[in-house]
Amino acid sequence: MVHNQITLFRIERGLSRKDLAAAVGVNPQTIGFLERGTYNPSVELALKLAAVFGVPVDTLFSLNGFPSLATQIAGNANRQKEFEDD
Amino acid sequence: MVHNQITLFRIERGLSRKDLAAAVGVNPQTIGFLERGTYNPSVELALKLAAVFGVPVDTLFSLNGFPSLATQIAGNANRQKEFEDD
DNA sequence: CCATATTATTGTGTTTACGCAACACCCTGA
DNA sequence: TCAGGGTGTTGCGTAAACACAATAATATGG
Repeated sequence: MVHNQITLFRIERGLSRKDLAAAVGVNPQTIGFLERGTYNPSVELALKLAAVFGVPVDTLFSLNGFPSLATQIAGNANRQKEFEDD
Repeated sequence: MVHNQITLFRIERGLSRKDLAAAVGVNPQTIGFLERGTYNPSVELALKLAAVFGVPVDTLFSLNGFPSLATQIAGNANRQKEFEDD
């Protein structure tokens, strides 16, 4: 089972599923299935989605699921803090 | 068309196709097809392969192909140099 | 209230990812 | 010289990724 964060990134950019579908060249329903976790896209589609959002594939897709947004944001803040503390 | 660097990483680790196939849970022929570029794997398989090699998916798969090894290695050396020059 | 956009769902169809089996070709090592 | 491992290829089967169309539900803005 593959987890993804497509909905989060899409909403943040203010894109509809139709918009995102057009941006990567698939049908809007395909984005719908994807966001609901109903399936496991091709790596080509994953690469295109990652390119649209300007992030690595691993930021969008994961085998083990993603921590909560709070954890992710706070985690990055901590890493940034550690970096500043250097 | 999706390009990949699976053969390079596999050879470097001294793995046969059978070994790699066993590590990610697919048939050896699937690895063969993949390396020959005959197809476009699922993002799940891509994530598993990336996990085996300990690299991001984007290091293994690309929409636009990869530069030559020399370019990649030299490029990283340059970036490292820039980093040291900071 | 009505019009429009977004989304969920369902159904049908094609293509392709992947499993499995078989065979042929090269190497290398006993 | 022969056996065995790695590889390329082909063919058949199944499941799933996607396309496309239609409908309904919700929400939002006029």
